Amino acid sequence: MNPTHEPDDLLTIGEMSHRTGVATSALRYYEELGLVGSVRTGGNQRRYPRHMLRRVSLISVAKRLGMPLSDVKEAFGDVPIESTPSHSDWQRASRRWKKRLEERRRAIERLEHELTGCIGCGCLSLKACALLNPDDALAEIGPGPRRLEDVTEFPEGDAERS
Amino acid sequence: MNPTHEPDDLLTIGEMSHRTGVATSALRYYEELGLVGSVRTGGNQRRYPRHMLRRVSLISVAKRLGMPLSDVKEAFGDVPIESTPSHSDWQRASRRWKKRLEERRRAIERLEHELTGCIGCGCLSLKACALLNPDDALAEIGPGPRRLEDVTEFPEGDAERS
DNA sequence: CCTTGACCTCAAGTGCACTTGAGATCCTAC
DNA sequence: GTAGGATCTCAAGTGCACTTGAGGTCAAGG
Repeated sequence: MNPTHEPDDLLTIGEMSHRTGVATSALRYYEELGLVGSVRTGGNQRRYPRHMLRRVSLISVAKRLGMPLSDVKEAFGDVPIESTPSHSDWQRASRRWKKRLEERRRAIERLEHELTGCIGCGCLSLKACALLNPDDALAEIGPGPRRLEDVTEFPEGDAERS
Repeated sequence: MNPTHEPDDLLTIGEMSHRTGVATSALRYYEELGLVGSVRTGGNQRRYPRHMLRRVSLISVAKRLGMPLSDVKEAFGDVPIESTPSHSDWQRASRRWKKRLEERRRAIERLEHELTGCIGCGCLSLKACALLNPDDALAEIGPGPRRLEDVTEFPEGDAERS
């Protein structure tokens, strides 16, 4: 639509860094881990295909949300790193990502709810509040507490019907 | 209501560890950072007041959500570490926590939405998709990209009306 | 051609969040 | 009163996710 700048489809590492806000050293590190890919010029410099921008953006968001890079890599799954991903490549990956995001969102919502509940009911100064003293409430169920945790984990059993 | 076990109100570090799922070494580390507090027995062993359970649980959830411990500490703000927090202590802290959680949740929702959009519109194989190639869409606005990021940050200006 | 800034590799260093180990003390139960 | 497990301190080590530095190459402008 606006072919004023024709950036011949490949980005230098510096351009990638500017556009994604990720340092060049980090981009090289991601490549070492197999999280992103690049082609090389005759003089051995990296050139990134345009679709890597999305990949890098996803990586940096995921990181901020607390996902370790190993999980990020796994979440990309079979999205190819060199060739431009196909529709179904992205579709599969998106499902995986959304699953992870949803889990995380629900963990947050749960915590938000618990905090609200405690404010709302005015019970905060009382010893009896189950939210303040989760162990008391859970003690009756048995010696397996963990209340606010357990819920934020990424389940390993992905069970993505292949 | 059920005074069968009367655990005289103070927990050992081992009990804390079991109930929260946080290792004893981590609990000592948190104490060193000033994130949790304890009293000592005559023999110099830690004893935790009951309300520390909540604090530790919050810490471990926050960590899983990607909050650095420095932010966690700041989020507790003026909730006292030694005395049992008052209603208004918790109320202030809860507001701060909820603010942070909400920001994070919105970042996730945004990302979820973008992923859905891309699946939904079937544009994934097209070069023109603004979500796939955010820089293209943003190029017209000026050279200040960053699209998916920028949104997950905890803003420093807390502006909690004291 | 030459300069200059972007880029390269590789090794080492950094900061966070812990864990591990050594050597000693505590405390509960027999 | 003593054995054994839980706890203590302090120092050093670990893993992740990078960053920094040294020493050198590449590529676009003058």
